[in-house]
Amino acid sequence: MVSVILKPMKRQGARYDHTAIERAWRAVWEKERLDVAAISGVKSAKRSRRKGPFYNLMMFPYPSAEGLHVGNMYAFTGSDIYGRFKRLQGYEVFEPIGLDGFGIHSENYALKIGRHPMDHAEVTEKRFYEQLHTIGAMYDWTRTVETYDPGYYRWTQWLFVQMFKHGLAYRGKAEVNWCPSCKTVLADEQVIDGCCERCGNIVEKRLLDQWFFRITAYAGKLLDNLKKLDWTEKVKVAQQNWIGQKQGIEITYDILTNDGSSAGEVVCFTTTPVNFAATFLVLSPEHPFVSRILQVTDAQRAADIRRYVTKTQQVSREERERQGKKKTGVFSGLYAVNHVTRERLPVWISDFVLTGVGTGAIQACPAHDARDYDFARTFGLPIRSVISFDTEVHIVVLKKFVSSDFSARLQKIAVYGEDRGEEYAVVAPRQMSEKVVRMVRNELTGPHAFAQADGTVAGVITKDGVLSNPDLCAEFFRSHGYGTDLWPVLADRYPFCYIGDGLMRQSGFLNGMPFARAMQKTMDYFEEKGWGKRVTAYHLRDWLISRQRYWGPPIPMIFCKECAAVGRSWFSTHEAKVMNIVSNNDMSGWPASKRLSAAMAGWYPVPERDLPVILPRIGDYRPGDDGVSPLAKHREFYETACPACGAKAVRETDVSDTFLDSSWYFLRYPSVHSGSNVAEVDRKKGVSDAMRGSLVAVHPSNGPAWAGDAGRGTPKKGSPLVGILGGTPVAGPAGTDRRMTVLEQTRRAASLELPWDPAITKTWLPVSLYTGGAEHSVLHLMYSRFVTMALHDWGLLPFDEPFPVFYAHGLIIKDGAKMSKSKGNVVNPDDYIGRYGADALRLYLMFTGPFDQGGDFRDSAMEGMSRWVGRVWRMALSAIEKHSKESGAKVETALQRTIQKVTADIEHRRYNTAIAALMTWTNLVADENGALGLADLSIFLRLLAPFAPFLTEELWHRAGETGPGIVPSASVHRAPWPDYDAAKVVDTSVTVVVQVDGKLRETFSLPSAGAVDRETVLARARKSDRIAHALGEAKEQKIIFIPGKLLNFVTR
RNA sequence: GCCGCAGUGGUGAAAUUGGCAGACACGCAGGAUUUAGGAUCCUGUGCCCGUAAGGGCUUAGAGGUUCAAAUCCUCUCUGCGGCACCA
Repeated sequence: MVSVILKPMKRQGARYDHTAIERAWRAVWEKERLDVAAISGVKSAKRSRRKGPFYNLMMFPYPSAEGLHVGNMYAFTGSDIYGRFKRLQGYEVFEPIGLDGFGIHSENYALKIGRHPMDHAEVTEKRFYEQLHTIGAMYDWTRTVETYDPGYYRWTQWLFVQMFKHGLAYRGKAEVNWCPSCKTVLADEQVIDGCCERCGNIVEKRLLDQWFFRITAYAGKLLDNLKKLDWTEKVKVAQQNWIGQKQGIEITYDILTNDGSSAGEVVCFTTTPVNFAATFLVLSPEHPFVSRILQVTDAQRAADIRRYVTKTQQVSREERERQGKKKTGVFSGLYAVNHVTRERLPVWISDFVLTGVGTGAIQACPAHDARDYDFARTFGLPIRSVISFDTEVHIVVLKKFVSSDFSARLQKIAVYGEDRGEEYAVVAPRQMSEKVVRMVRNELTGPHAFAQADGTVAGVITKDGVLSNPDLCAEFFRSHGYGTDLWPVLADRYPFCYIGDGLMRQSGFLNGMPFARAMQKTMDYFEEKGWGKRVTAYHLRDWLISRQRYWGPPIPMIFCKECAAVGRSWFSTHEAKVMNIVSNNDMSGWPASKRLSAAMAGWYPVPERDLPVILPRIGDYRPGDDGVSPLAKHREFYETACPACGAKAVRETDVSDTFLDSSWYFLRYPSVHSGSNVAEVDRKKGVSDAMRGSLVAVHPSNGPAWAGDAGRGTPKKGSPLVGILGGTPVAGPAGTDRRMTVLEQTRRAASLELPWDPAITKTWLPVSLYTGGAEHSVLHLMYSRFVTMALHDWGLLPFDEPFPVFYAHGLIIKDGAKMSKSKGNVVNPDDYIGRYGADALRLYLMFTGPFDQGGDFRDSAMEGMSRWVGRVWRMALSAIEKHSKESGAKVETALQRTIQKVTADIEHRRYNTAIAALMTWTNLVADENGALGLADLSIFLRLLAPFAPFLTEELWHRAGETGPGIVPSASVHRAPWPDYDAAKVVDTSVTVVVQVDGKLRETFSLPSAGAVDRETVLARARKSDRIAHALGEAKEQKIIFIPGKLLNFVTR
């Protein structure tokens, strides 16, 4: 790769001048294109010594306020070390970097400091890239990706269009936080205690039309595929929980008015159809059927319902939880009929039933569900138990003896009731584990009894333990005014109990059947009768894509009123094809073909050849006080022509979610130079800048919003529009011709099919190793997987998982807390790189602990690492000076072992112990008075190179200068990774441990051959005074011998 | 509440098919060297008893399995992360 002999630094004397050395090598590496991956040439390289492509990807950063902090550097360095290691092993490694600079995070900061997001992006890009150049990572700087670059987000928009065309993007209602005073939508984090953070008014929930991606269509595959992924386990578990698969049944109920006439149907979802115990139905306040109820119920009740629904809307979900989950609700006046008992079930409305969960409607079985039980108790609804226990013993807890807090904890596992003025709880036998007994005992303020199913007392729990003496127990009951026939009374009169391994009763054909089997049987029965249908439900919700914000890719959709009026949409002409795709991919829960078309009436994607829809530079980019997207105030942006009928139409003015930008970026990196992207190829000539210029020169808004905008290149009021808006370029002022050319180029490129080169993608993807923070366990990693699966199903990608191997790194904290500006504990790596050098900082960060664990940043330890770097420097210089070929035997053998350990440790990202091994070896060299030959120095430098790229490169060249053949390559970073000699790492002598009764009494060193021989070791041990002393008079009963390791005299 | 992960010296940590607990560092103490140093080098450093030799104790706590447990099992406590009125 590096064809010329690199020029080494001038002699510096003994001190390691990290600043000068780092600067010099950065320049040389860039000139020699050391870190530029052979993206296209890798196939031919494959046949030579290189082992093939390795795509080493680190989650790209979103540029924040402070620039890179040391936590970022920790993560990037850990990833880079592995990349460098793989390259030394002979892989062609591609390690790209970019910026996730679009989105709310960057926008908020820009807003805070009063800078236009476009200008802010420019500032942070410069700052981040400067910093990222200094940390010693092997980034391929010829292939960066910035999500706010039109050359990139054109393809983000393209992706949206494909989603739409494949029926995976749709418009639907979503609940958002709405401040009626500010008339704006608020993000969740802008809602403080249910009130608007700006004006203090109570925030309402509103249903607004939003764009969604139908990620739920992939819920099953997202779950199933987890099995085949090599990911940090806890991230997999997090995804599993988030997807939340559960098997259940949807049961359809006929709803009747009081006089028995039909009012419609409601579908309830349940995983546990205890239908003989169902005594009422509950709908969420947002359930569509509520509006039907309002029509058929009497005026007074309708008013009550309206009031209740309005009230629940004013309370945020967080607020609701804070109110202690007290049950509220309102009766609808309507009834359903229980299929199996034929009883009337009153239909209630309550906010404890959530809209997004199941079908937003439940059949309540208060005897067997704590929430239903609460609700039934609150409103005096009937409770019927249909489960009895198949074992004997129960605990009876008199509530007057426990705290109310504890009583609440018991709720899930106990039967509650009231008898003769005493409240009590009965714990089901299944639940009466040791844990419960201990729990009860700890909380106890008085004695508690066991009862048996036949009513006899089994035992009493007291503070001191469990009394099982029946007489004492009977006495306990008598003293509290109860007979010994307590339990059967309780079971019938207060039947709430936990669902365990009970047997069914009062359940017709299910009687006597174990609970779990009864549920399956019920589902069979309901399906047979046509009352219900088994379904697999998921916790996962569809991905809300739209944002009423400015700093993101405009959603590339056009709405035509004329077409909407006649029910025409893009699907009118493409429906058959779409539905074909849908059915081929077995996406359940799809709207019927007619409905898809109707739901999207009037909607058209922007034609691909017209992408990108440029985000115009506007002055009034702040999120509106009037509740609409900033772009919605720009007629010149949204006015366009309908792609189908040519009538006047409007663009979507929402932008897409940041997570869409980052959901596909890994596909772009290897292909940024591919022929499908003119803009990127010309980037170095400044074309990309010109493109950004085109962002600037867009028609100004009317009015004074522009006056205060200090942004670069803000056009004067009234200047003509430049950009591709409405698909028609508009002439710009003088000097904009060139920009037009670029945009034309971009547009032509956009007519190409894909954002990536298929051949390159086939070679380089999926990503070989993805490294990133566990905080992205769910969102980013889930979205990327979804997008990849969709692209795969459309036949555009040959794989369906983007990151077969994902490694979650730990976090660097400072003084025990996460770094954040508000805490004032952000550590800037620049200061430390300036003072100690990038290598010392890299080493320190990696030495602080295991890479998946993170660590606490401490200055003093940093000093220590700096000292070791100095020792290595002097050790190497001294070896180069002496110029001996061979090391001492001890040093050489130890180095062989070090190769073995460092190789294994890096492979498992145990960087801390790899560094410790290198230190141990340098300590040995020092102990041996620097008996280090150049051949071994060359090996050592290669082992250290992934961690300390600058130091090792400098020493590599100084060693190379001393004579031909000293170092095997021009750059240490293109040298072959050293192999160890298996014969040399075998121990010639081992330490054998001698124990007496498992206690260490003596150790001695023996030749390996002797140490594995029982008699030899035993003979040696017999000679030991210490062993004799330890054994004393005792006679050994047994001798344990582990060859090569241990001898244990057992005297017991 | 549910799920997951963790708990080892003054500090970061090492040691996991069960086999010398504390590697490697930081810090601290003492010493050497240097005009000086944010320099370098040497020695010591888990706790307790002891001048020492030596002995005892020790991996959050309790119990268990084993010749042998930081490691395996049971329970408890503490901390961190995710989910949470999920039907």
